[in-house]
Amino acid sequence: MTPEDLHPVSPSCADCPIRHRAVCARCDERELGVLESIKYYRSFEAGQMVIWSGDKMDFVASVVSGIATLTQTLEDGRTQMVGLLLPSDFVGRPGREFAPYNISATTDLMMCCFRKKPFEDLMFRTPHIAQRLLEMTLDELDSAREWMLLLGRKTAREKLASLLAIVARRDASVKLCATRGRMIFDLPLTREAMADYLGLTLETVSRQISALKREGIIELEGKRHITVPDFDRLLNEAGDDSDGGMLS
Amino acid sequence: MTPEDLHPVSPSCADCPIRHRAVCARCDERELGVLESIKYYRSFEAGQMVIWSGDKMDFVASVVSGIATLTQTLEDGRTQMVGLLLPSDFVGRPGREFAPYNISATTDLMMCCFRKKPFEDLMFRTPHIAQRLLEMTLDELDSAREWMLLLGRKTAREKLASLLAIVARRDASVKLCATRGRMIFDLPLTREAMADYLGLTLETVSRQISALKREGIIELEGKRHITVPDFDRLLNEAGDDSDGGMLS
DNA sequence: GGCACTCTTTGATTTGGGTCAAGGTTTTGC
DNA sequence: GCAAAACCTTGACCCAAATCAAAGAGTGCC
Repeated sequence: MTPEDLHPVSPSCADCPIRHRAVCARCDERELGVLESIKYYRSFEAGQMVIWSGDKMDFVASVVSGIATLTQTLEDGRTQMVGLLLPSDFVGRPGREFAPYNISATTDLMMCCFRKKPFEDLMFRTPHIAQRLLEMTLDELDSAREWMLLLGRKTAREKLASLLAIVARRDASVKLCATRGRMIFDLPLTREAMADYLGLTLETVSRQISALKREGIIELEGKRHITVPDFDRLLNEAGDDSDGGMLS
Repeated sequence: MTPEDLHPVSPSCADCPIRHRAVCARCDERELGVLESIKYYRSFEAGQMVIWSGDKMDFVASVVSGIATLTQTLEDGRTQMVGLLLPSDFVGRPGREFAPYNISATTDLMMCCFRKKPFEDLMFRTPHIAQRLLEMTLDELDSAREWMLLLGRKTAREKLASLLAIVARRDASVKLCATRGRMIFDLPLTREAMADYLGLTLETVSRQISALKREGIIELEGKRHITVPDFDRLLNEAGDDSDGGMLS
C-alpha cells in the first residue's frame, strides 16, 4: 500500500476541521454561518490540561493541530489512556454536561471549539449533523473495541507494533515519503504516554522499542524520529489479521 | 443504595424494547407503525452464533431476553469480548454493511430485529431517532472506555469484582431482594466467557472467584448462583473511585 | 445406573512484564 | 556554558497471572 492510500481524507482544512470531518459536505450556507458565529479557537501548551474529568464542558471541538489525549485514572494514580486525538479528530458530547475523562495537550495544541448549547440547537434542527456525529461516534466505538482486544490479549511487543502502525498511518508527514512501504514519522508521545495507552510500564515500552530496533523492524534517530523500512513487516508484528481497522 | 436505585429504567417493555431504549418517548403513531411493519423476532439457542464478524448484517436489533456477547479474535484464536448485551440493549449500526465482530448467544436469546434499510430510512426522516441513537452510542463508548481502564490497569481480583458488580447492577432479579446492600443473582457467563471479557484465563477467573468466596465477599451456591452480602464491600474490591459509571 | 460430555476447581511450575535502581541523554532555564 | 530537570535506557530481581496437568461436579442421554 502506498502512503497515499492511508489518507483518503485530506487532513488539512482551510477554514475549520469540523467542516470536512463532521458537517461540511452536506452543510448549506446558513448552517455554516451558524457554525462560524459560535466558533472560537483555543491554544494550549504541551502538558497543559484542556479539561479535568468531571468538570463542566460547555463546548465541543475539533483538533486543528497538535495532539491531545483522553485519560482515565483510578484513585491510586494508575492511569489508562482511552483516546488519542490527532488533527481533525472531534471531541465532545452533545447532551452531556460534564467531561467524562481528562483531556490534556501532549504537544502544543490548537483546538477549534463550538459553544455547546448553540451547537446542540443546530444539531437538533439539522438531521445530517446528528447523523454525521453518529457515524463518527460509531467509528470511535469500533476503535475503542479494537483497543480492548489489544489491551486484553496482545503481548507487549504486539502492543508496541500496533501503536507504531497506528501513528504511522495517521501521521501526515508520512506522505512526504515516497518509497513504497517505507515510512518516516515522529512519535508524538513520551514513553510514559505510550505506556499509559498500552497498559504497560514505561520501562517495558522502552525495552520493546529497543528490541524492535535491534531486529531492524524500526530505525530510531534520537528518541522520537522513527523510520519503518517495511510497513508490512511492522504490521506482521502487530498480530492483527491483515491490516484491520485501527482508525484512531 | 437500594436495588431500586439501580434500575431507573424499567427493563420490561410490553411491545418492543426499542420503544423505550431508542425511540418510544418521542415517537408518534406513524413512526411506531413503520417500526411495527419492519420488525420481526428471532430466537437463538445458547451457544448459537447470531452473526460472524465480516458477514453482511442487514438488520439492527435489541435484546428481548437472554444474553449475547460481542467478541473479537486474533487469527491464533486469542479472543476478547468487547461487549455484553443484556435485555433492552441495542445492537447494529446504521450506515455499516458488515458486522465488525462476532455476536453470539450465551444463553437462549430472543432478539427483536428491524430490517436495516427501512430502519435507516426512518432514521433519516426522523431526527429524534438519530439523536437517541447518538446518545446510546455515546453511552456505549463511555462503557468501552471504562472497560479499557479495567483491561489495562486493574488486577485480576479487581477485574472480577468489577464484573460481578456490573452483572449485579444490571440483573433484573436483584430487584427481588429486599435487604439493603444484599444482592442475589445468577452469573450469565461461563468462567471462560468471563475470562474473555476480562482479558484473563479461565483458571485465573476460577481462582479469584474462590478467593472472593473464601473471604466472604461473595457467597456461591452451585457454580452460578451468587449472593453478595454487602455490595459496597464488593465495589470496594473493584478499585473504582466510588461507584462510577459502568453501564454495560 | 452409568457413560460421555462440558464446566469448574485446584495444584505445580513457568514466565512476561512489573518493580526497583542506576546511569545516560536531551532540553530548559538562568 | 552550566545546572537542573525531564526523559530515556538498561540491568537485576520479583511476582501476578499464564501454562500445564489432573481430578471433581453437574447434566444429559441411552
